[in-house]
Amino acid sequence: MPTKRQETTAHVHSPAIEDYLEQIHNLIEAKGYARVVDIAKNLRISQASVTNMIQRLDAEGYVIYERYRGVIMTDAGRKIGQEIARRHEVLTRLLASFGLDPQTVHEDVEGMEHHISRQTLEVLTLLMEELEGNPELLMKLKRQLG
Amino acid sequence: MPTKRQETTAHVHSPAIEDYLEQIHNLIEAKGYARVVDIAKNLRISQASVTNMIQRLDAEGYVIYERYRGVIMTDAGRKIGQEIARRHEVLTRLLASFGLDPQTVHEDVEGMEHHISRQTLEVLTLLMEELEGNPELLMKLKRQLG
DNA sequence: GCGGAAGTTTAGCCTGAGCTAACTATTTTG
DNA sequence: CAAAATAGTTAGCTCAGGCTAAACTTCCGC
Ligand SMILES: [Mn+2]
Ligand SMILES: [Mn+2]
Ligand SMILES: [Mn+2]
Ligand SMILES: [Mn+2]
Repeated sequence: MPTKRQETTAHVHSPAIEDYLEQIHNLIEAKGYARVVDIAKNLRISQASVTNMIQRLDAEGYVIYERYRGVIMTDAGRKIGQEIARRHEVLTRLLASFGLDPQTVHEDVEGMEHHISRQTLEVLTLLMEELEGNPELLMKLKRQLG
Repeated sequence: MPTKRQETTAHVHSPAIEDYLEQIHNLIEAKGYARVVDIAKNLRISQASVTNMIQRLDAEGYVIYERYRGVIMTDAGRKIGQEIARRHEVLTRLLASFGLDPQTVHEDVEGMEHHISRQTLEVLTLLMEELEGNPELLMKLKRQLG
């Protein structure tokens, strides 16, 4: 029989760690590198706190870090960063399609993205796709939102 | 002109505080009283931690507490407890309708319930109601989940 | 190539929220 | 009604993840 697929042991990380890895991933995507000052700005925390966490992320194997130089991601780190970015995107598209205030969407998404299992992500992705492909349904619901 | 409706200053509490108030609320609903030992069991934390937090909740005006006796909720506390219980219920019904594993639903809901604005709650309530009233749509989506 | 600006790191501190161990109070039961 | 069982509290710890101030490194314009 085929070997039973190892159910990726959903090692769970703190919201803080996930936010850092998501942010580092986004910065590297967007500009090719991630600097302490930019991570700090985006997460709205002090540069000192960022340095501190980056050292932890290095020690735990999520990034490779050289003092005063940049940060790059290991495969493990990139995997998490991508995953959170994906959740962020799905949640944002779903909520934004209802016309909610972007600031509110962002706040909710920043929190919710850390508490979504793979199954729930699939459900939300499905809902998002349905609404994007079915404008009548979306309109009907938005009308009820009044 | 009518005085502008005060936009309930969404004072935000920690997930921990919200979990305690939700739990105390649920216990009082269900059995008429809330005891340290039951709160601890339901939240899976030590009794000592519960005692400690209850004292804080009293100091901050969410519950009234008498040593070795019970806890009752103030209006402020009950309001929060009810609110979280409501979010918990909506999220649970929405996710459960897709047939997700109850354990997974519970884990996701326990986290997500602390990060949902009033607007997002309205959207999710709407989605839940639509799916509950439109079994064909639900079936179609569930088939795609397969 | 030097000096100041910008960026980074270190040290030391704080708070929230958990824990265990030991003690105290209350309730139950023989 | 005494003592055992159960419930609740206190003291003292720990750890994550923030912060500021000060020191250090790098970069850039002159
Ligand atoms: Mn986030
Ligand atoms: Mn995010
Ligand atoms: Mn919760
Ligand atoms: Mn809950």
